[in-house]
Amino acid sequence: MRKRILISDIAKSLGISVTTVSFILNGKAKEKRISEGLTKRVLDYVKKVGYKPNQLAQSLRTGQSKILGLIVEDISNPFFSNVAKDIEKIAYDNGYHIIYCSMDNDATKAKELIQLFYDRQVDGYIITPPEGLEDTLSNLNKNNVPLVLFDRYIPTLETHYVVLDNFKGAFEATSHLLANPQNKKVGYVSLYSNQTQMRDRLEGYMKAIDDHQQQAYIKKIKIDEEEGEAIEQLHAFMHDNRLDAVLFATNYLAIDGLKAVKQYGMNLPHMVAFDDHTLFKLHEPAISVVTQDTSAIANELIHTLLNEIKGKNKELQKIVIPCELQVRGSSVISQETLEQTS
Amino acid sequence: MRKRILISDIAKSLGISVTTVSFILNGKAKEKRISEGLTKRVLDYVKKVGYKPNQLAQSLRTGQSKILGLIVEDISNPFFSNVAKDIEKIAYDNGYHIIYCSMDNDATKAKELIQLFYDRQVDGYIITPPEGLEDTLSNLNKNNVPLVLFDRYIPTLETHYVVLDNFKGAFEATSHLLANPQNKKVGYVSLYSNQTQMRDRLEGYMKAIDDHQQQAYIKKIKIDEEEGEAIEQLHAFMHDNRLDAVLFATNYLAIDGLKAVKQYGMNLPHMVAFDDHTLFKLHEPAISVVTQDTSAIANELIHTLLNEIKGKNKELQKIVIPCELQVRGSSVISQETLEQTS
DNA sequence: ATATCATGCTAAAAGGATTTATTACAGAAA
DNA sequence: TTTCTGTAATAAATCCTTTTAGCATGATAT
Repeated sequence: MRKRILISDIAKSLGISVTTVSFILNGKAKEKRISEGLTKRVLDYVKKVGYKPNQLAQSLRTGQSKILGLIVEDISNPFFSNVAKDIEKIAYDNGYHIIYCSMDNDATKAKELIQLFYDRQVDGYIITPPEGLEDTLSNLNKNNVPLVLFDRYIPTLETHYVVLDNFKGAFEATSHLLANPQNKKVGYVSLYSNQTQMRDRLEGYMKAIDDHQQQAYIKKIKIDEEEGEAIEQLHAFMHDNRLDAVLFATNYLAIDGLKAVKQYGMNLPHMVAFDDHTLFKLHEPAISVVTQDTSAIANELIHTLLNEIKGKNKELQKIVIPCELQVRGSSVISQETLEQTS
Repeated sequence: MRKRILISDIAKSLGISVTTVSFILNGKAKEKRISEGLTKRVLDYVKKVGYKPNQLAQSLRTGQSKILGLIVEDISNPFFSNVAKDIEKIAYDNGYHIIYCSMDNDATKAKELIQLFYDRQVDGYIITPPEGLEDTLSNLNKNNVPLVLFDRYIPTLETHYVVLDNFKGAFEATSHLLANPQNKKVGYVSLYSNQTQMRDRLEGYMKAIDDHQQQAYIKKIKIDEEEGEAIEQLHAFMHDNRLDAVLFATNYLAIDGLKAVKQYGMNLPHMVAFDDHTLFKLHEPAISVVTQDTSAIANELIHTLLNEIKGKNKELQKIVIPCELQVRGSSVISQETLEQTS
């Protein structure tokens, strides 16, 4: 790590002014009528000595930190960490860095983080909003802070967002389960949450149930429920209702469901889960899932945000990513087979 | 988000100088002999209006960005993302932020990231070094850039590091497998890598094998091997050698191993993996693991780094975290039982 | 001969904090 | 009265860029 070299060092070495160097480095040579010869001389020299501007000084002067704040529900959930990984990549390619945080669906924590990032002068936010964040986000919005929501949105708020086609995903998954004549009782496991993604998934489930004129069985778990308690409740729900099949609203709920099945030695009902997980492919039987194209989501998110920062978004971006139902063993193997092996 | 308020606004409102306010805010009131009355007045006012210094200006002036760079092998691996989560938390509590990146064990990418972070003026690094980074790290070291390695270290480099007791972990896991008289042929799956953690795990395995006067069966996989190819190789390794048991050097190698078993319909050998994974607990049978206390690792890492930044490390910190062997079904269920159910 | 214009470059301000060097003053000592 | 000391506060420099406003110069138009 050679000693940091300054723009003034360059100016001095070349016997010209700092202003000129700065103009050239910022691509304003033509606009500012700097001669081509000098421009080349400067660029060559800069390259030779490997000068990199001091980001902090640059940020202070321009008011752009070139840092984006990413606040997700839980970075250790593979769905979010995969999105984060892609976002990170694209951001870097555009000269931005990411600072991230998990807010564990806790509104207070989310507010703190938003404030923290604001104090750090992030240039924009990507957020999976928990409930109770309307006011804070509305505030950001009013102040024209670049903001894109994802996974869920706030209906009363006119913000950009990128979400999955949750209704369709849940509808198709439920229809798929109901298409098997074995499956009369198809339950749905979700969270006590009015977040849009949960609302839409529930509606998709209900629509499919109604279309088949079947009875709905719905179980909601508290968002911050302890694992043991959740497992017990899931067992009771599946067992007491003698469910044939279950749709799980998130991957971790499905994992809790699997734990319940294992712990209580139950027969595994037919099942589908939202959002894939390494576990699901290897589970015996493999678990069917409604998957989101994380890389498409990341792409839309970061590009919408960068466009907003550059003032290039003509209109509000309400982006809905299609989902895909991946059928695996858990929703097709016959109950009899399952009962034999378990 | 109220309009940002400056230190000069405060000075003006209170009819005093910016200098005085700054001294007070930086806890130098006594040292600079600012009267207690004024100090209190300023602090109260600052609190009332909710002033927060502009980080960028502060950083530019002090040369401290209050940002730490975290470069790990793969942030989507739960082992690393859990460590990251804890590090993040402690860093925040100490007024630091983290920017992170995955380097996928690619030395070139790692070098770029280190340079990128350097240009961003991070105050320190936490790195899981890939091979081929000696020179770059040595350079950081020479320039007194605060640096802590983890998961593995560079033997020729006098840096702080935090690693697992890999030798002991592998030794105990292998001994555990060999303790079962059924298990004659115990293999070891690792990576083509001379990183210290891999070297030490191999030595631990060898020691246990030698102690039991057994034959060693070692399979190394290319670091960037495609999944399909790795699975095929693992199948061949386990099948051709008719192994009774296998120790896997990482969680993702073990997952590839499980995929091989599933894909080729093999009998599951007894097995133990390094580093836990959600999958392992739910797998049937559950997979035994050598676990690392991620929170202890995170603690040691961040505190060593912060101490280094503050110049409080009297001596080189070479921290070895004890490991724990968690025995689950995969290494105790009898082969016969396994053969029946699979 | 003077005003106008385009060209090519630069001095200095600005961004918002920290820190060094200095001032102003009251009271004690000479 | 003058000098010194200690206290309480501040002016100005500094960190490193970007950006505004402006200065020379020579050519063209009037």
